[in-house]
Amino acid sequence: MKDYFTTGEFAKLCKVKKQTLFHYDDIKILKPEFIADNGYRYYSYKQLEEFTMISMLKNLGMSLNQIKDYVDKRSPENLILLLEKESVEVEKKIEELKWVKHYIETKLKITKAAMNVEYGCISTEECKGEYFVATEYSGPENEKDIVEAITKHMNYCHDIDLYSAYAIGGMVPVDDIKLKNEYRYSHFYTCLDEKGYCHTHIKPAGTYLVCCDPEGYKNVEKMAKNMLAYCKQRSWNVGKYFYEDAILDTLAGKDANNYSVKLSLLLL
Amino acid sequence: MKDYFTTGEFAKLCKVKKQTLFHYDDIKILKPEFIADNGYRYYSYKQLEEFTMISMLKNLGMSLNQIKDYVDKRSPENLILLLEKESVEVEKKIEELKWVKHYIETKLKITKAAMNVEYGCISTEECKGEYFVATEYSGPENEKDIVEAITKHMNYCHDIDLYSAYAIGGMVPVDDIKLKNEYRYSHFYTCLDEKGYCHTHIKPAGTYLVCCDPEGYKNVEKMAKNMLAYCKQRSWNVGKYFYEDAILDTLAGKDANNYSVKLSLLLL
DNA sequence: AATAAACTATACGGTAACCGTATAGTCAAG
DNA sequence: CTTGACTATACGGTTACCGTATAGTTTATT
Repeated sequence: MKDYFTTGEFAKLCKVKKQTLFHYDDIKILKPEFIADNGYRYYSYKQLEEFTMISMLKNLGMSLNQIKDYVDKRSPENLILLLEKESVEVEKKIEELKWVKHYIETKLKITKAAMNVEYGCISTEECKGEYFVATEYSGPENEKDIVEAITKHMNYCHDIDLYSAYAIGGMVPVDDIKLKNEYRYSHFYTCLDEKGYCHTHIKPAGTYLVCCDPEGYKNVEKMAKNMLAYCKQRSWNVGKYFYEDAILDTLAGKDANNYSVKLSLLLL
Repeated sequence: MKDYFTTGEFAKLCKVKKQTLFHYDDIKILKPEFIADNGYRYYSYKQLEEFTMISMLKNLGMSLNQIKDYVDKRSPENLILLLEKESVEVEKKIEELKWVKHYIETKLKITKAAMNVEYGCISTEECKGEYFVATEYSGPENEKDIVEAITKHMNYCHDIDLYSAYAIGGMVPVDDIKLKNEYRYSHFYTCLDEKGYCHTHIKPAGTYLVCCDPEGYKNVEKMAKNMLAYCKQRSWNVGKYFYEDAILDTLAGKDANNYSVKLSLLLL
């Protein structure tokens, strides 16, 4: 008996609760070497190695069912097959997490920047060029259709494996405001971090007239008109589009109406 | 009503099952904008943004409870705190997965090598030096004490954040076999992949006499004696220790007695 | 207008991998 | 021979849903 461990001892060796061992016994994935007449379980060092194995496979993300399948027919050949499969999985997960990390960093940068803006104040800003994946939009200006268009844009981005920490932005043609007094979206876009093979639009580098508002989309139209008036006063020529970006989204604020929006307009 | 989505429509937009939305409604993490008299739920585009947020936080590994906590008191300041915390978590996970990847690769290498060995045949091998974290052992030779010593060694390795794909090996002093006819372990060790600050023993580079056996630890003692006889015949001088390694462990074979063991002995 | 197809709702049971607790029996020490 | 520390089983709970059953509602077709 001295060579054996009781459930409690064995659990300590394995650094798990007794419950876990009961469970593994139940599902027949790891049975004690023998059970005494009083019902006490006794484990040997061999069980420790087996437990370690199960634990490792679990860490690789396998379910106990999958592990049981493997355990029941393990062999050097099957181990190699298993490891080669898991290797691919792990690589995928690493790539995914790298993206998540990038996402967090970008989001942090954007949010920190947003906390320092002065709202309602028109100013100029030097901007680097940016690469967009843009989807054209020509439908009506009601919310449901716009949401569906944005969703289509998101799905497209998803399909080409593009994930961005930037909220989806909208391009609004200056001429539509000037000539038809219409604030309408001609494109929805996702900002790339670097030039990518998939970009379909370039936001040119240059000096931009910018203005931010903390009250969501309620004021954008007025804001755009103010900005155009501001340029007219000074006889400044401007680019073709307003670029409308959410700088604080639902991640940062309770009320969707409290989106902070930034309009940018290229000065020529 | 045209601006709203039913549960089914909304679920499609979100790419989840309706159940998920029911569930989120139940736990009050995402409620539809309004519920009609017939009990039908209606969601707006704002809910889509909220869903996206929840989905992202979930991807970052947060539980719905934690998400609810954050959602209920989100603000730009809290977002920054949250992201900074999550950033650390993600970094940890990436490091962990990198280790898993390394583990898999090493294990694959070892297993593939083990499949090509000729068992029972004494041969020589050129070996590079290896760095070991070794724990001394001087206790009795019964299984339970040895397992406890190995466990102690494993825990030590765990404490210094050392994980190795190599199974734990044992060092067996040659003199104990020669003089006292005792096959006993003086150290248990874990092989490092490269020189590490934590190594406590160096397995020297050089020519090794090696022999493998597919029947676990039953034959090691006889094997060691054979190897010593082999050297005596040829008047070869040998190092201080046998190095005993498992080259196929429970991961590869059903029966713990089917461990493949390799003994290595430095030739001077 | 009646019927069928396609949707909606609630409710209840199940999943994985355990954890916690209750209750009852067992064992080793003082 | 009792006390405290252990063992066992059993049952309920957890998380984030999924599946299915049943019943009611809406939309489309006949």
